[in-house]
Amino acid sequence: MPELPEVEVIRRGLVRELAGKRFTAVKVGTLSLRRQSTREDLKTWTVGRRIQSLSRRGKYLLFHLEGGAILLVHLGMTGRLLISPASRKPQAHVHVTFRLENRLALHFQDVRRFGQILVYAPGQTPEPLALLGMEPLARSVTPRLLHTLTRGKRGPLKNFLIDGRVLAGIGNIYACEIMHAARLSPVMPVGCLSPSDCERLLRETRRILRQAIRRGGTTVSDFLNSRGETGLFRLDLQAYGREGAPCPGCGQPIARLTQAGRSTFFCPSCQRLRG
DNA sequence: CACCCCACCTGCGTGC
DNA sequence: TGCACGCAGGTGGGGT
Repeated sequence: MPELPEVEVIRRGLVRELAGKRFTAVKVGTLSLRRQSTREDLKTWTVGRRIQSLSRRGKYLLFHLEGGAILLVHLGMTGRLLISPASRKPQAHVHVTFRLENRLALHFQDVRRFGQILVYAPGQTPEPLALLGMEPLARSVTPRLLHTLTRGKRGPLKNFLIDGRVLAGIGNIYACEIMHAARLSPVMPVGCLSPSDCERLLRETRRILRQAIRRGGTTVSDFLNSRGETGLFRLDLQAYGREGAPCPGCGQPIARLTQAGRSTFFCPSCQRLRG
């Protein structure tokens, strides 16, 4: 569920409420996540430390703690980070709960348990970040650079967009929306993109990601921000999840196909394969 | 190395 | 009402 915009929305919510606060306790459940530091490590590197800042890398969220330790969180498909008063009774599927000053609690809730919670001692570099690609919103990413990266590749555009080793943070929903906005076919071999295609692709990528952040993310079924609120970008979706519904651009029905094992929604009329 | 497929999980909607 | 099946925003490991 959570792609770059959702993680960024969560990050901003957490900054507002948790920056400068100190962890006072951590409670770890019995079921483990896809990757998870031990209870002891979580306790050692969080309890007693203040949250100095929060950053995001792709779909990963980083809590930068006093003394240099890092708490790294990935939400997988159904993960949530929810802030509540510490007195609130625990909800189902909460696997880790951090207590903070001011009687606050931060809950990691994840039905499918594809999420990750990892801590790193000061000076350690989180290894999940090592292979991550560029931030699509970074100024250093230019149409020319994107064009260079596509040269010699034979895979389809869709696979390229969701490959986190190239651009970090774009998942299935936003890949569909970006390709629709850029009027590019999901099956187009990415090596065939022209420089102007790449310029349009990057422009639409940024516009859509920024718009989704402004709208508080996309809630299809599970996503909630740190206050438990849904995201409104679902109302702006032009292609994703709209199989059979009219394309907002041309009125032709949105089609669906499977790429890299997941559904792609697109308009066969607006997103034609061109030479 | 680049791809594809599946595994990892739970829940929900659909069709029989 | 019940059950089987397919599908869901994620990554990563193993095989070809």
